[in-house]
Amino acid sequence: MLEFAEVQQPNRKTLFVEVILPLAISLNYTYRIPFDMNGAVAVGKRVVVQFGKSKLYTAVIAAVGEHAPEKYEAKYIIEVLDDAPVVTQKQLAFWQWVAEYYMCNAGEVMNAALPSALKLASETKIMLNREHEYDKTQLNDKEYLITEALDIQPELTISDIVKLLGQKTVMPILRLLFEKNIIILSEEVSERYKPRRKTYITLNPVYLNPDNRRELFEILEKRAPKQADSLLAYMKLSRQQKNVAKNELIEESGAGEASIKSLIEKEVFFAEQKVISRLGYEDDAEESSVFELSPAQQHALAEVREHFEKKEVVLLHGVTASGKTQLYIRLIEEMIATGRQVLYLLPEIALTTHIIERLRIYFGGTIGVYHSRFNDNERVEVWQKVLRSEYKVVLGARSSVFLPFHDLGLIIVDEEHETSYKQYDPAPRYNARDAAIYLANMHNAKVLLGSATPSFETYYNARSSKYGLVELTERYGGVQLPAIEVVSISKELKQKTMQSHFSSVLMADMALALENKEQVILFQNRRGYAPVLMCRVCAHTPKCINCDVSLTYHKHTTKLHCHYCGYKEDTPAVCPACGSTHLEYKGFGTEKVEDELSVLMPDVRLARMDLDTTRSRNSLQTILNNLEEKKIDILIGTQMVAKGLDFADVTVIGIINADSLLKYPDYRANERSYQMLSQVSGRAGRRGKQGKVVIQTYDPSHRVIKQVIENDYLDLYLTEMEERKSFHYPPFYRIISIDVKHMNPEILYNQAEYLATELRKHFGDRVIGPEPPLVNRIRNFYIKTIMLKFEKDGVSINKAKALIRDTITQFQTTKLSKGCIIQPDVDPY
DNA sequence: AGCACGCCGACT
DNA sequence: GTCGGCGTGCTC
Repeated sequence: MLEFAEVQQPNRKTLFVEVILPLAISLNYTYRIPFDMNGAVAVGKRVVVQFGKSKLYTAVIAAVGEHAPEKYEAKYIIEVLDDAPVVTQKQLAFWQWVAEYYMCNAGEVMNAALPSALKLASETKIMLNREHEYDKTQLNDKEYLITEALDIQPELTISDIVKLLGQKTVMPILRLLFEKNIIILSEEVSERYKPRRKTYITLNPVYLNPDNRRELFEILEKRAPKQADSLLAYMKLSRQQKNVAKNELIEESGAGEASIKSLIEKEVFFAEQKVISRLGYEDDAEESSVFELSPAQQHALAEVREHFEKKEVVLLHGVTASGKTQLYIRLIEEMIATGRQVLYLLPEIALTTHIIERLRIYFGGTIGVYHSRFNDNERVEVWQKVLRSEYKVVLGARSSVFLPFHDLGLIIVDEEHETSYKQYDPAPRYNARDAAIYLANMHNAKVLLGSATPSFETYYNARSSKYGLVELTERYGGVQLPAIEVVSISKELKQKTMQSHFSSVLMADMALALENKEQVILFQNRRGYAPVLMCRVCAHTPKCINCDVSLTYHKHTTKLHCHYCGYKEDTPAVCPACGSTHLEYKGFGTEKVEDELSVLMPDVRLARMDLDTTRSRNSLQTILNNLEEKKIDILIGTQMVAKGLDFADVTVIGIINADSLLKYPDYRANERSYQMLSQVSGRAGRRGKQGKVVIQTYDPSHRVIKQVIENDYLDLYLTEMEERKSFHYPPFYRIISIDVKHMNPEILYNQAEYLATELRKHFGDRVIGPEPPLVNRIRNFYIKTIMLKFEKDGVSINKAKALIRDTITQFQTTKLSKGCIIQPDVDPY
């Protein structure tokens, strides 16, 4: 395959392109170029191609060449969508790396990378053939139903028909109708991204002359007073602002659209359509960075710079509220001064207006924001601005590693330990932090990882000098670390001082905070009301019909919910197994905490922040605004409250039950618990006042809790590393886990065992399992997990992956493996 | 991911 | 017998 540059001249050569389709298929496909499009093709442009019998897809050109494929006749491409490539060569190379490293297909990476408005698949549209008369009495019931529906609604999709007929196989019926010329089937892809346009009004320069204008005004005032009003309104607006939009003018004049139209016809006004951005904030930076770095920050900044001389990656290990963001701002300023781009990664949940506003103050219109709460059109606009280098800085969540940067100089990964950097479903199962390090390498850029509680992988790399390490141990502005008090739940239960789930200590601290007009955050790592409903007579618990989990009772819907597949059912009044009415709620979630607290403290303004209350587009922001404006006294939340919340008046943090964290059956449980507890604690008393953290637990002497109290990350790290080493876990070993799924548990058992045996032929006792995961059935698929552990420096991980891939491919050719889904997960979380 | 083709159970 | 579900293979 040749590069585009070598075949650029329009000519009569027959060209072929290799394209990436946005599908989970392993190959790229080759299409032929019609002669008249020879000049238009280039690597990185999107094309429309037919794939399969009828579907049209947007594909991306990965290579251009002259050799016809030998084994088949290539189809022609249908259309070239772009004037200039929307995907850069560097990005294509990056996609390739992600696909190989995370053992998935290029198409899956493409799906994660491109905003969906840039990758359209066609949908089959069913319409009546108006040219053709037909006899309704000749149709059978189903055909009649379809034509009737099309009389009411001129266009239907396949899934509409499926619903209409209540059956899955509809194509034979549709094909018959098509053959009888009664319906038309059409496949269309239309560009979904539409730039937003706005009409602006300018004054004919003739009337910039005051005499001419006065003359015009006098005429208008007599003959068309409304038009005179419009002219006056224009004069007023144009003094206040650079551009006058038509709709603003209509509003200002109160004269209606007609008068403006007349003035345009008289050539007093000129109308001009301009493409405007949906993103807002075109202003320049309001002020340069006026803040002063503390001596500790200055020292850390100097150290970061020094490490960057020799190291590609630096870890900034800074305690919560040590002012890491200010360091980032300085580094970003320096980098964009050299003309290079900066990517600033944050976990989705931390991308609040708070941090966005703060950075906009310094970087104005040169900073772009990219996250999942943006709609498609907005995402395309960010994509294009990055492509055209209009954005120098991008602040974004995990998927922003896929933006079309030209020249990255620096990537900042804040809260680098966050598990949300890892995507799990759908593939690619990539970790944005690790992918960012590779991306930086491609651009010759530096990476700064920031965290108060670094992941052990990162800390290990830093301590072994692979990464630079900078420690920032002082809280900015001399804010003290919070006082942590551990409360034994069992002791308070014995003393009968617990009020439902709240210890006397927590109740007292909350009361004190509220008295001082301060705020409280309560952390409970479980949503819903009660995770288990159990019959007291026969111990029956309602389970999900699709998954192997008990259903959680949600009070606001009064239904039982499955947190894995979304299934809901009515809460039974009597036990479905034995008919007893003695049903008991076991365990508790955020809803119940809220409920109980509203009884104990009836006058306090409560709010809840969990997946259920933040699902819609603006709800998270609303909760945060209310907290900021002190419309909330106590916020109850899941993990979410641990991340990136920064409010001055929150002085008390309550961890309702630390045991659910500590008892989690995973080798990382201690690391996770420490991170979670210390991140949540960090939310207390950030400005001016020492905060208080109350940790409620049945196990107050737990080692991790001690380490959290003493703020001794290093001690945690060193003790845990001993275990990691002896039990062959990261960072000493790399893990690749393989999920095997099947609807039938017996087949799954046999096939997973067989695959493991095949893998053992290559990797011996590096293969562990298959073992059932914590939840061994999700959405009706039974699951087994095979784990492979590779010593860090022993084997070539690339060779191992190639072997695994071959083994899986081999496995999938066997008859018995049919119906098995195989999902590799590289560096799983 | 679709869609076609072919096998097989259930219902006229 | 036939209709429709479901498994399986292929798509440049």
